[in-house]
Amino acid sequence: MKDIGQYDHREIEKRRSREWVEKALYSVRELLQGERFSVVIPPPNVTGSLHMGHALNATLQDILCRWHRMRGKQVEWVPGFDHAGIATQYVVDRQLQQKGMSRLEMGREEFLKKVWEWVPISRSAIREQLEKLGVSVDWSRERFTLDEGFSRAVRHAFRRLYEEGLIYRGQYMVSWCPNDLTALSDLEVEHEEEEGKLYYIRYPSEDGSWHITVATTRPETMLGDTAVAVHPEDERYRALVGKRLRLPLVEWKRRAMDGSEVSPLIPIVADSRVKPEFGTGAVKITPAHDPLDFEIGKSHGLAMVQVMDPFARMNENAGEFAGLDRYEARKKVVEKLEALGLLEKVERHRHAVGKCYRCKTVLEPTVSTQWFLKVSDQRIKSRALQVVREGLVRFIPDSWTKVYLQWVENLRDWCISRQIWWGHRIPVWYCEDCGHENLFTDEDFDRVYDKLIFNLIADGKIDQEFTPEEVEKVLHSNSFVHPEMTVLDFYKKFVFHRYHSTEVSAHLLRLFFTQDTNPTAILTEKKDRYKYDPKKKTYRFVLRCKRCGSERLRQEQDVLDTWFSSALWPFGVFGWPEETEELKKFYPTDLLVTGFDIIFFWVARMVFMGTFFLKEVPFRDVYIHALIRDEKGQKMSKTKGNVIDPLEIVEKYGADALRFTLAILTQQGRDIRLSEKRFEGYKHFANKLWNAGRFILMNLEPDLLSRLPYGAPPRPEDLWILTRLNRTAQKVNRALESYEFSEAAKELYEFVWSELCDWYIEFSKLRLYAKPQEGLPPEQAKAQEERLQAEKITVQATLLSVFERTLRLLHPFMPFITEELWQALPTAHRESVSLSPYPQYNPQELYEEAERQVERLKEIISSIRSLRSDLHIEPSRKVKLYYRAGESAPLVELFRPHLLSLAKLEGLESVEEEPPKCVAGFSKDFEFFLPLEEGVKLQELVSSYTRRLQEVEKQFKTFQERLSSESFLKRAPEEEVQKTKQSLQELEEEKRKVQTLLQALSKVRL
RNA sequence: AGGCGCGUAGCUCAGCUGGCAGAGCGCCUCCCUUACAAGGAGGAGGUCGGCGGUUCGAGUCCGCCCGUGCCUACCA
Repeated sequence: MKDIGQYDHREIEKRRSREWVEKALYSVRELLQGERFSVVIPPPNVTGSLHMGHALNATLQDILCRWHRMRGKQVEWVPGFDHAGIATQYVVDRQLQQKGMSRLEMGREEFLKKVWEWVPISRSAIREQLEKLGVSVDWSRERFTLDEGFSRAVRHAFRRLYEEGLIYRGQYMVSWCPNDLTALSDLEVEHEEEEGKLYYIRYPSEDGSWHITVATTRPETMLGDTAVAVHPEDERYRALVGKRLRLPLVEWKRRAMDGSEVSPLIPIVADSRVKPEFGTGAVKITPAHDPLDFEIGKSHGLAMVQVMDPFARMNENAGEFAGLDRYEARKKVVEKLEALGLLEKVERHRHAVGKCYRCKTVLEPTVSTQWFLKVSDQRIKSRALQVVREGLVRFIPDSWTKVYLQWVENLRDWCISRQIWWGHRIPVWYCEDCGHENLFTDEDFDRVYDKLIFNLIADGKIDQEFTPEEVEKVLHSNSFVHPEMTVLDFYKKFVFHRYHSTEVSAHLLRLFFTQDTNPTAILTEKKDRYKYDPKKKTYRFVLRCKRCGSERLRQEQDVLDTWFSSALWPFGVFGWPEETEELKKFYPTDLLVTGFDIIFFWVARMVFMGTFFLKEVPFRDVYIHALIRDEKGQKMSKTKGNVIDPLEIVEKYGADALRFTLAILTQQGRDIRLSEKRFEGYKHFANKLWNAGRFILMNLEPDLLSRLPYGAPPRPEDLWILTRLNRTAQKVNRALESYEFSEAAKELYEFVWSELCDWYIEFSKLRLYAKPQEGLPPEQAKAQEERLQAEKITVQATLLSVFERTLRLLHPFMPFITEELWQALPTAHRESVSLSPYPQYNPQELYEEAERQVERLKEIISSIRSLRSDLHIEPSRKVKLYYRAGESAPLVELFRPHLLSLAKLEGLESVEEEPPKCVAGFSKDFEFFLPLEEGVKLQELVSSYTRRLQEVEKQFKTFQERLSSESFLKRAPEEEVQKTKQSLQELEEEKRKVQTLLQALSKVRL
């Protein structure tokens, strides 16, 4: 007898999550032979905290990881975080602004220090949240996209791609954010339909005798026009091609990007990309501020005149408009044109405007020098298409396959450089003397100390000029990602696997540097690597231009797009580019769970990088989960204020309820509409489970396990519940195999509540609470006592066994409560339920006869209850029941105690004829009669039966019609015809009975 | 402009290969029966968005339309 009291999710979850982390239950310590299941978490951004989407993502992965683990696989689930370049910089920048500081005044180095101060705060908040959700990740392998190992992997990747000719640098059109002051990739541009205006402007000919009218949505860009283009076959303009126009307003010198002066006399060019049907068919060309104009400008060798600065203010090329914001400039330009009579008309015009995904600022298309990854190259693209077409990478639901393929087919090169400070700095050093682009990675150096120091410099951890003490300090300080180890330990574990014996101290370093200048260091590459400055007592790590040998190198200022590093995540976390054991064991990963919004940003790019670098797909299955919306179907966002904070839900309803809710709402291919009520509902489920456990524990004898051999044979209801459990296990496993989370959760809910609790536990009370008959002779009393004891053992054992397996089945969904209950059971023999096997379908444990019997019993009980309710007999009042049964007679006898108890009967008596003054009811062949009491109202019963009769008649009619149709009899399969005939018979029988009942009732009323 | 998805009970959604329309929540009635009122028992509620087609038979397959959501796009 043990009472676990009331369900308190807070206490349980707090205690258990701490325990799991402390015991490092889910850390893979040694790599085992045999099946493995490996997953990398989509690293959350270190910008804030987790939202419901993260909670869903983590829940689904955890369900699968726990499930696979319990199915005997070695599960490696790697957690980690993303440095999120622009987003993080934006967040920290805003914080500084609130304190009245400015990033630009502060400078790069100081600003980065601030970011490094802030990031761990956000990161530990996120980690804490993940722990609260109960995720079974391997914290010992936690990674960060900007940790020492990752940064090195990024440089390595950059180098390989660069050397393969897949990365190039050049002046191209990019989308520029005037607020974040950086270029963005095409994907980071959000298109939004807006109401705009189309301005028709007259451009006079060189001699002023005629003009061409062009249409534009952005009149201010005319200041940067260097041509007007028309379609070559456009009859209206054909004769004018080659002639020149005088660009209005521009009465000042304009300079192209190469410094040359550009005339305000601009040519009319012919280009088939112009759409004659749009506007006037003549389009002004601003090669420096429009993507299509840029293309056209390139084909026609037109000059590029930039008229705006990085803040999107007009620059000196805009003459009198210089200094104005682009929108003010637009107003002024239009005013002036109008005054000059050059504005023909203005029309309303809807068009799509590109905005920054982060700050929603309208982007400015600008030409600038950027780095690109040639993803359109066949070496990347064709393989990325192939692996998905061949099913090596599988999308679930499948509909995303097409989305992916379509996008990859239309790929354009990826702008990977960002003009921000937070991120992986591009490992390129320009020679100030010969202009050579030098790429350095630690592979340029073959000694460990050189590699280490190079990486520290490249990561910005130390300056290029440093003291050995600084190096020592950095390497011996706590690692950012794993504070339990030093940076040096981190290097040994995650970066330089081969050099695990390396020791570093200022003293050893000094020795090493001195040795370096020693004449015995014969190789020139090694010689003079460190230059000592006796004044400052610093060493300088010398990089030399690979072409001219100059030491005057300047590192590239730009950093890489965050997604460049995220794309390396599935192998970077396992130590790549080192060939580690982990990499061999866990790559390719088995599964990626993510939202559809980053299929292009991330999923596709991981496929690019994985297939390029490792010649293997990064993951086999990609499960694309739903987007979480609010109850009105709106996207959740902080600005709308409709977010539901997962932490609040965990606090109020528990992580188990949160997880179960998200799982049961996860239907493939459908977004989730969430309201707080949902969580409440499934907290009730947790409570129900808890109380079932409480009941079972309270009714287990302390020495049950040792008395198991003395149990009585099982009763049909025992076999029934075992069968139902078995079928549930089968369905849940099947559902999880096909990623049907909702289906699996529903099966479990249904089993626990509607079968175990509603029926089996009720049945079990008959034996648990059985009392011996009084007044028996001593021997008989003893024999009865023994029999009842044996029955008790059996029912307790069944309760225990069924409940124990139920907990295991439910564990992946509700890890905390199942762990807590499971540990309380006398059968708990492992560290955690999560390390016990997952119940599987067992064909031996299928008792179909018992299953049929109990299902029939339930029908009978329900029909009696229904009649009672119609007659308004209070649930607690016991009544006497007469019955007449055909085939069901033996069943009724077999389950007499069950009927008495669950239908609240004080007597159950078989009769031949309907007793007088009774109301009748039936369930198939089982007819029963309840004695009429004074004051019973029959009205509801009559209407209930009438409704039933109508239904039956309707159904009867359709079946009758179907069977009288010759074509049905001829064409429908024989089986179907038989089924219909049988149903018709049953309906006829039911109809007759209901009619009789109604007749009887009408007499009663008389 | 193209592409994808969704319209089933008051709400949120199941309904796989066509064969008697389901669940949860909400609602109504009765009950604090010793696991659980975070509960129990019973019940009401549906022209499956519309039209047409295929079929013996359509919520399910096909076409068109209406409504709605999203993604992609270099329409100045």
